[in-house]
Amino acid sequence: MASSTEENYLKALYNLSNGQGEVNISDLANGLKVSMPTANSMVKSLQKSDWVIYEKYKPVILTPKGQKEAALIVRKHRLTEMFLVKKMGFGWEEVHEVAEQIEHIHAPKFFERMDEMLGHPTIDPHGSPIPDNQGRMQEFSYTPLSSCKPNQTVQLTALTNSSTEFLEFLNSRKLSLGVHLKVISREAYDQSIVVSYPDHPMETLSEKVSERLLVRVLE
Amino acid sequence: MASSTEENYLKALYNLSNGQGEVNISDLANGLKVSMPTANSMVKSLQKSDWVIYEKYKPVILTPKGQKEAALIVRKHRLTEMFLVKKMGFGWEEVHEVAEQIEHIHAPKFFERMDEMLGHPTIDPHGSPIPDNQGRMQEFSYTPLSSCKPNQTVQLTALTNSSTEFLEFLNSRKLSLGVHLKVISREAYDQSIVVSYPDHPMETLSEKVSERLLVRVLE
DNA sequence: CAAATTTGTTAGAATGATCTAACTTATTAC
DNA sequence: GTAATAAGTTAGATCATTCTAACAAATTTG
Ligand SMILES: [Mn+2]
Ligand SMILES: [Mn+2]
Ligand SMILES: [Mn+2]
Ligand SMILES: [Mn+2]
Repeated sequence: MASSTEENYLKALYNLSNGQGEVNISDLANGLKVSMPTANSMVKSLQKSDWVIYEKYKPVILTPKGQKEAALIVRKHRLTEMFLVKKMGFGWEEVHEVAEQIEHIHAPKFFERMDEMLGHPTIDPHGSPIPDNQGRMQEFSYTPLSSCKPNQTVQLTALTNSSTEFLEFLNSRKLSLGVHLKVISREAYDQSIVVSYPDHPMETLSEKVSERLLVRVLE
Repeated sequence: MASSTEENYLKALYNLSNGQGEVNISDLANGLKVSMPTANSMVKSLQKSDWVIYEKYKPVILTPKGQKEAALIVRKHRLTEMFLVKKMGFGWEEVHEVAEQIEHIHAPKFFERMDEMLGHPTIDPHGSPIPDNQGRMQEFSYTPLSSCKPNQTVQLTALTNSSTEFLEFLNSRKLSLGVHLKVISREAYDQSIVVSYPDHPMETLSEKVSERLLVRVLE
């Protein structure tokens, strides 16, 4: 069984795996805020349990076994976040740190009950998909608000960044998932975008913000 | 801040501290299922953080600081057990192992919300008192059923043992906290006791069982 | 009380997770 | 296509937690 530390490495590898499914040691070290030798030695030990494929000087690749293990931890993380928001009155900006700990609890029934009480949710409070209990995660293809055009109406559906600071910024503008936004205009100079939504007839969002907002185009 | 391992030692010391508040190394080692040298070396390191007072060949004593730290972990453990039973549909025999893990989560709001949602409970699902958020625990003085006399009517209020096996035994006899029991008779030979309660007009309980059942005498 | 038993300690080792310093391989820039 | 830079590895150390083997102190027993 994976230790909490190993679980955090598997999750980081899972989240950092892009199209190729490959992760550089330096990205892994960076993501987990450990030194490269630490990441290097842990990768070697993950290989002994067949969670990754690894050759000197090559990027790390999760095996199917490693992917499933990681997806099930992500599942526990996201179910926990949803539970904290929907059942325990947490704000979406308060849940990540707690979920980072609770994801390591070994108690299948605990997470099964969360799942049932939540009605088998498919997304977490930040719009990220929740893998199913077999570790399969559906991929959504949302559009960043930054690439939307004036006059489009869109619905805010997910975020590419869920840092506390960003979530608190969104709170301050009353932006939450599900909100319908109308794109009013874009400023060519700095790529800022002006949107309108209930109670906010004219809100200017910087490119930094709008590229982190994922939307579904309604019309 | 105490590691999970240190927290488990503090909790064990707290639970093993009897009237004198002293704990032998061998009892500690036994309780935690570690070797005596392991317990010995951990006690030395707990001393460095002022959680215990310790001198060679003397029993260990928790300092007030150590007592408070331990009581707050016990609080998290028992609040968790209550939450699992009252809010998540767990049986009282299923909660201890999960609580043993969740008690180490560092997230004050998580436990504050449990406490609020439960209406600030004072006992856990097994009748043990929940320390308050300052680490103060009230002592109840209940009577073991084994020392009750025929014709007494009592209410089952707590247990001195909460092992899964014992709890499953109680489930099989439909014995739960709050049940009113009438003592019918006692067998002098083996100290077994016959009680009657709703739907169970005649139930014989061994001494081993009756000394683990704590009751409040009603009349 | 002396012997036997129980309890507690020390020494030495192992494992997991981490670091810094020094070195090597791979990639990028001119 | 070298030279400079970035990325990756090795070596060696530390800290936490645990163990077994060997020894020492305290307690119990005849
Ligand atoms: Mn999260
Ligand atoms: Mn984590
Ligand atoms: Mn318990
Ligand atoms: Mn525990």
